[in-house]
Amino acid sequence: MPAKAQTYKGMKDYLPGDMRLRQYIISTLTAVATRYGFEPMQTPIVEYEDTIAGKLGDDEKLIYRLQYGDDRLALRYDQTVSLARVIAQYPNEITLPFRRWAVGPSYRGERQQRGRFREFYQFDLDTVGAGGPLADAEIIAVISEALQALGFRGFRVLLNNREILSALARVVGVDEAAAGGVYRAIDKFDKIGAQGVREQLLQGGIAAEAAEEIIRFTQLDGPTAEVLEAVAAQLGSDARGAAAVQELRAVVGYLQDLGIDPATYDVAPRLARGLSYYTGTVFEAVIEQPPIGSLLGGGRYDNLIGTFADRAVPTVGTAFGIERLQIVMTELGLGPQSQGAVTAYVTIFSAELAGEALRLASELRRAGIATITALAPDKLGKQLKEAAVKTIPFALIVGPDELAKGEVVVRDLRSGEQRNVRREAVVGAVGGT
RNA sequence: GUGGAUGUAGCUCAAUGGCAGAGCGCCGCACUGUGGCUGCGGAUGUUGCGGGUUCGAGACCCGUCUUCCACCCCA
Repeated sequence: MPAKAQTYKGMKDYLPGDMRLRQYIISTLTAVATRYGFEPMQTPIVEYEDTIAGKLGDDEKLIYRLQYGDDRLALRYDQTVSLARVIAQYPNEITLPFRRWAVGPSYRGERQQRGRFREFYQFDLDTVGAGGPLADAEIIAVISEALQALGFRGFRVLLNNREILSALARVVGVDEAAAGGVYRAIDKFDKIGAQGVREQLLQGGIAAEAAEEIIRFTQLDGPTAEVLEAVAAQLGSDARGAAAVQELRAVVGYLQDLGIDPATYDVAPRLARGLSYYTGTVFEAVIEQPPIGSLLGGGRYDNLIGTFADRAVPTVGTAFGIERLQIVMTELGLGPQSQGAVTAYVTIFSAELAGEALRLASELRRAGIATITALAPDKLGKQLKEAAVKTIPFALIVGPDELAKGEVVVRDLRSGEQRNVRREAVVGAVGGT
């Protein structure tokens, strides 16, 4: 008995039909990142268990562990830890600030949901060793441009700063131990609404008055300048909060200087982000339709990259979810045209004229035009249908009349228009040189 | 990982425990030199998979996988 043909739970095969879009996504992201001077990098999927474990708290159980002989290993949970290792391991090869991109799979043992798999690809983009708001703005600029390059129109990159939320907690009198619960509740605002957040806050032991203030704060929305103003007013008494607002203001200012379309980002005090290691600016790209959660997330994490080197290495970065982009782009009809790689379809009018068809196809191929022919002298209708189904732009017909006149019928299957073309001009008529 | 849904034709979905169906798509013909429009005709199938209950299971029970939702987390 052969083994059962089945992929492991939460993991997917990507057949040629899927790969066209995946490769398009990756090459588009790569092109934008490269234009901003980010350099490629790749690290192993397998790391020593000690490299990955001990940093995730409750999520330790999501790590895939494996053993080979006496070696205790793990599949990477994300690419950030690997980046931290590389920074510590090659101090002489890498000059800071270091802009790098990396694409590849990571592994988490979660139950599968839409856009959430046990093996998932991320396109990571990080700037290591730069602490200021310009590095933040640059990453956000790449995000905005990359999503536009992929064809997205209705997306928003939500911007916030971790310290703004910390300051909010202090200002409304929530003690530090409860602050984590507040962030988690706030983060769900878009999903469960004000009433849902209120319930969750009260359930978490937050005073009713404080809860109302938190909700009012997280509902702030509107023009960037106004939102920043309102946030500043609310946190005025908190020095660190005020500094964070200034930082966010600076990020937005740089985005303007970088020429990023203001319609693609929003200051959003409700954005919390789950990962506990963020220290400053945080962001997340969302899209109204179709529902998918977030397309990417990221932020500044100044304390994580230095853990291997035992020093602070300020870093800001993001991770695009390839599968999520793939799902959403498929549903929105974005991406490369479904048109196949073949340009011309040469019909075979009759068995006697097959030679003419093959000679014509041969000429086209020599001219660099991807060409297929019918494989039998079927009815013309059937042949044209095959070409149409394969979304081939041009169908060529050489019948007795054309042969006698030294012409070829060139039919544009997209428009339905056709014309007779001199045999020697056919290559030009189908777009060749 | 916890709780809950889900799976029937290529697709979207029907079918009191009693002959597996519809629409769309697909194929053929009308159309012997032209795909899309129209008409007529045709085939859709291991009802996710494996067990069990029953005279009889697409339906009920158990297991498993898939997809999805909530929790958790996040790409």
